[in-house]
Amino acid sequence: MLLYDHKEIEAKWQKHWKDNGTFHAQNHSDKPKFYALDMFPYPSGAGLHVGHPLGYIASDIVSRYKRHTGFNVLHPMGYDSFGLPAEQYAIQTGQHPAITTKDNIARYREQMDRIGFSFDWSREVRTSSPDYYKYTQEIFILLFDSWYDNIANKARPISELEFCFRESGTTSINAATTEDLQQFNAAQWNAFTENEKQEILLDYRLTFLANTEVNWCPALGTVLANDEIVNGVSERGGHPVVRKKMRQWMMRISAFADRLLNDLEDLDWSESIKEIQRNWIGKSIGSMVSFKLDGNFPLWGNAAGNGADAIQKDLKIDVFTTRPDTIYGVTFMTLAPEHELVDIITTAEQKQAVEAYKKATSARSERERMADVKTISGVFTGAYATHPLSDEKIPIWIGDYVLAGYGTGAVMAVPCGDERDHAFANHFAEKNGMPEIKNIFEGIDISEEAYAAKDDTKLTNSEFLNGLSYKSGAMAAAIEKLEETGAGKGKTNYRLRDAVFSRQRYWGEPFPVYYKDGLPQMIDRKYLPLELPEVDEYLPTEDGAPPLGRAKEWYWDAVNNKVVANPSLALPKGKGTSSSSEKASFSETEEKSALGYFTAKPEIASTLLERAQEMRKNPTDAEVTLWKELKGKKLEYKFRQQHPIGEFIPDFVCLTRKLIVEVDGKYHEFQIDKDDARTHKLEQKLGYKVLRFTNEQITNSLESVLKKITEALEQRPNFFPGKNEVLPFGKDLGWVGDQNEIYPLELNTMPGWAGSSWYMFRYMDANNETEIFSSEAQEYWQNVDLYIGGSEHATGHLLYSRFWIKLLHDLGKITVIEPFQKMINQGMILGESAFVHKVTMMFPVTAGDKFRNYTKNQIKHLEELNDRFPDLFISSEFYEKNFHDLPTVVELNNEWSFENLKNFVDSIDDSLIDPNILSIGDMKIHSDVSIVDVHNNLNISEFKKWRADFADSDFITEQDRTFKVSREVEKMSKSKYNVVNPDDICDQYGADTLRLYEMFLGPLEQAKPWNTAGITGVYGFMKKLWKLYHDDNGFNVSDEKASPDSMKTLHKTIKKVRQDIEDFSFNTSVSSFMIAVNELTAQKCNNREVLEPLAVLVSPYAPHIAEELWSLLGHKESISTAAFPVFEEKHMVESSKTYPISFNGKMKFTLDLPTDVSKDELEKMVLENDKVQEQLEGKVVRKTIIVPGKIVNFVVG
RNA sequence: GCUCGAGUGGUGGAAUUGGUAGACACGUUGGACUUAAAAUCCAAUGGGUAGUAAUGCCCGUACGGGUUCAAGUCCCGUCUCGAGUACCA
Repeated sequence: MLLYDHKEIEAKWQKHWKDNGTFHAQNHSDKPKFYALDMFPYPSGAGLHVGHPLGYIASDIVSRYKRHTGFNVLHPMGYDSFGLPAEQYAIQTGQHPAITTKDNIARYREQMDRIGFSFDWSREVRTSSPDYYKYTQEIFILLFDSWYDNIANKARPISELEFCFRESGTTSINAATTEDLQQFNAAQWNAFTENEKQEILLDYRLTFLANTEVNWCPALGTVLANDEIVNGVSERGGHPVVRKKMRQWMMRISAFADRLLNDLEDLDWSESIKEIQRNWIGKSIGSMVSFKLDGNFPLWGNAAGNGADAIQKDLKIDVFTTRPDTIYGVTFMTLAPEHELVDIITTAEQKQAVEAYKKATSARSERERMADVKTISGVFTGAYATHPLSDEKIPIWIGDYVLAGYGTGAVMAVPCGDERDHAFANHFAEKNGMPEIKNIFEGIDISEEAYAAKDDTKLTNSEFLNGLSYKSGAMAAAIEKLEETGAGKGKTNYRLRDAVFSRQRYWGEPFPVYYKDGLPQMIDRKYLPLELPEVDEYLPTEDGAPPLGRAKEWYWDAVNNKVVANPSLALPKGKGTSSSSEKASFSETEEKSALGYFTAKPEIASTLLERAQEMRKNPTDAEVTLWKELKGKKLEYKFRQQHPIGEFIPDFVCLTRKLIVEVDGKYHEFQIDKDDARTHKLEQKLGYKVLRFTNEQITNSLESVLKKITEALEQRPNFFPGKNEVLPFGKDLGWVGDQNEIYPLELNTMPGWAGSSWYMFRYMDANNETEIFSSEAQEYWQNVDLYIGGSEHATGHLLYSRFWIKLLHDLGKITVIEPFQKMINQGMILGESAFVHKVTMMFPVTAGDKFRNYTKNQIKHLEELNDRFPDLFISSEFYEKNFHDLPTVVELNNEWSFENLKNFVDSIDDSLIDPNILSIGDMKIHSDVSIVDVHNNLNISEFKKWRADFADSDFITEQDRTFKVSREVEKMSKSKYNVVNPDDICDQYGADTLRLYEMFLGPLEQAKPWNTAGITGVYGFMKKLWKLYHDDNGFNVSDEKASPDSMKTLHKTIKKVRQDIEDFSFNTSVSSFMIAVNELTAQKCNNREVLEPLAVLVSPYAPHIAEELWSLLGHKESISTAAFPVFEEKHMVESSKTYPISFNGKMKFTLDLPTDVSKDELEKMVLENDKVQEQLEGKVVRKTIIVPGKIVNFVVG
């Protein structure tokens, strides 16, 4: 082969590597290990653009280099293949996400294969594969079966907690929990029922169910994590996000906050990522302080009206402060408007103002509150608290600068030491309830601003703290005193919140969870994976349940341990499970053969009946109203009042349609949790539909209530055809519950970060079918030595995976405490968008009031003209140069004869509009970069083909008939038509050139624009490299000894490239290759002594050409494990060095001077030089600086 | 606002950690080859200025100061851009 043919060479070696498994890593080896990993790609439908492989190329270079230097290298790749885009696509097209995902992965793989990565594909993983998510589910169970022991500072199995409870109750336990939980002793614990015990344990588990305020995105129909929201809208799609209370699985990451913070220290990560994580964790050290409230308060607050005789005594407000040393500076207190005590403590006089303020705050959206941090607002509640140390009366305010979600939602305001408190105090100075600011800093003027510095400033007016300062222990002294008096205690707060783990989505891991009596139960790990069921649509159900609610079979048979159909929709045939998923359609005979079915749970049936009769006697007004409309088949269906179902007594029920109607009284809001659990059970387990209405709805809009009931009745199937009457305890209505052991499965799925939080450990033993990975494999590979990826995962993936790995470590599954020892964050490759300039029409308007100067008819005509303005494009350079003073459409028409334009000008009704006021402007339109050449010339005919709507447009070109586009650097994306596909580059220039050029663009960590034009330089280098080994007759390498110059070039390059790879400075390596090849070409070097090591040197960067040259050099083995050349100093030794000779620091000329002489001799030689004498003529040498090997400098006067 | 990072030719970017600023490449200009284009090769290319020329001088690493024999590099201040964060008590 005479010429360099990248196509043939690259295809040949890619096949060779694949056929020989060249890059399969060994789990047993004497070699030292090296684990290089790229961040998990999500296989999107758009395929890879040239920006994606950047990091993969870098990690591949390091991996190949490490193999050359004797390491056993693990360099795997796989796919984070669960996720929203495939699901959104499924919703739109009905295409199953598994199919889309499979196709996308195939495309990714094809693209990656062309670039020649040394991935070990035998270890590929996909998060959406049941073989993989089986273990994600297993880890979820591990989290469920663990609690966090604050004393041992580690996660421990929940069984150990149960043991502690049995032995000594809560007395010796300090566990990470959401809030202060109920305390009990061993006897009490042992007396609890099994369900009660489980409910208690649920509060301790590392994954737990909680009713929390979540970020609900209605457009996506799901909950989002904090890091999935950017500026108040969803990261994907930019949809609005609202706060909503939902029952969700949570992950107790907060328990690990301190370790996640401390362990950052030893990680070799960029300072900026560490800083982002530190801020996100947000540790603050301080103390809790309780302020007692002055007076007694009615039980439900003044607002409730009745029940006035019930009072609460000894109320207190807890605050968190980082400056307990400023406790004597407390001037007032501020509560978040949402604080639970606000209604209770507000005095009658202030009630109106407080209500109004609360209303105003809640009306403001999160975004508004975020955007507007300058406005100070708040209201005095009229109430006072007592200072815990000085017993002074402290007025209590509410203000929205206090966040309900952080700390306790209340602050002790110290205006002299906190800027926000200071601003608040001044804003309301001299108003009712705002005392004068207390100053506790000696010698500090706080009239203008607060003094927030934590320094040696002494405290004053602070009793026992007088004379102390922040630095000299005031903080510790204050906490000690607070603890002594019981008014507070030292505490550390974190900004990091527990992570919401439930997603109301289809395309994610199913939870291995079913619900029994409303309590979550884990499926035994030996029955995993719990596979994702098929659904008819990827949307929520009509009732708003997640898509899994549509699955025909999504119940857990706890006897046979398998997924089965909804029992309430199936005909139960005696004891045991139902296999039919048909909807119920009883025949007379079948009905009779059904055994022992009840509407109420048999064991408590009689008790329930008694209670029900009792309740029927005391209905509420709303119940009476509704019953009037339901009784006696007024809606065509028989309803029963207070009829026991299962273990509950619903207000109304239609048994044949299994429809329950509940009226929510005023207590509903205090027991939402319980009511929700009850609804859940009735619907999921017993197959009823529950409708809930409030008292107000029934009294105020009975019509619509009845309409909803009627609609629901009609939608429900008839569960008992031919029967309108069902006895409470007859044998004719099915009681399917515990006897069958069939329970509803969790309908939510796991979030995207579940599978990606532990994948780096699966690669160590990816094909293990019996366990997550073998401990031998993990002990050998330890953790990731080099992790390369973008920095956008700083608060998501990179934090969550650290959390999960710490958990697995605590439970003894993993020997390391961190997943990624070193990380490099590659910068984004940006696209160079191309814009064509389109001529637009402009007319003079006054600012702000667009059409004020025109009549109605004129405006109409203008708008019409604007719509009709012909499509006319103008070359950007021409526009820049000649259109500074924007011409009018008339002038334009005079200069250019375009028919469309002429017709347009002729059509202007000059009785309405003077054509001479219409000037032109320009508008930029994205053009596809593939139809623009390197000189920014647009291919006009291609453009017309691409944009058929502009097929008849006219183009104003440059004088040389070219049409220029303008360029702008933007993010590379499909919508900006600036995507460059690596396949095209591989076709034209080859993978080796692509790899080298991506590295050559600049430092890995820096963002930089892609410019395809520049690639010719690298391609030229490849051809020159090839030529070194060839002459006109083909391959020609000589075995003769190389010249010292060539040896010097080689060793200079060896030294540089070795150092560069260690420093991840790949761009400079490529430069030094170019320099080496340029020099060797000039030296006409073709010696094996130089060219053989050179091939190995370039092999990590350009592996295909290196393999080809290596085999041409006569080697049979792949170059991939050839020893990397070693730098030898002896080739660098020189007899002379070119010294810069400078005067007063300014370099004037250079001199070649010997290197083996002393400093004094050097000075002598320099001074003897004519040029030096010339410069020194008539001047006094004040000082001579000679640094051997570096520089000579004369200080002259 | 706060925190972190960065400002070097027309462009991407080098500069051994205080020692010849602009390596390497793109682009541009001129030339060779060619009927022509492409490809390839050669030369010039920070700005200004003097000279027919060889060559020389001045200014130059965002801006203003400083330390030093010597500063893109270290220190102080200012500006601009990028990233993170958003009242965290």
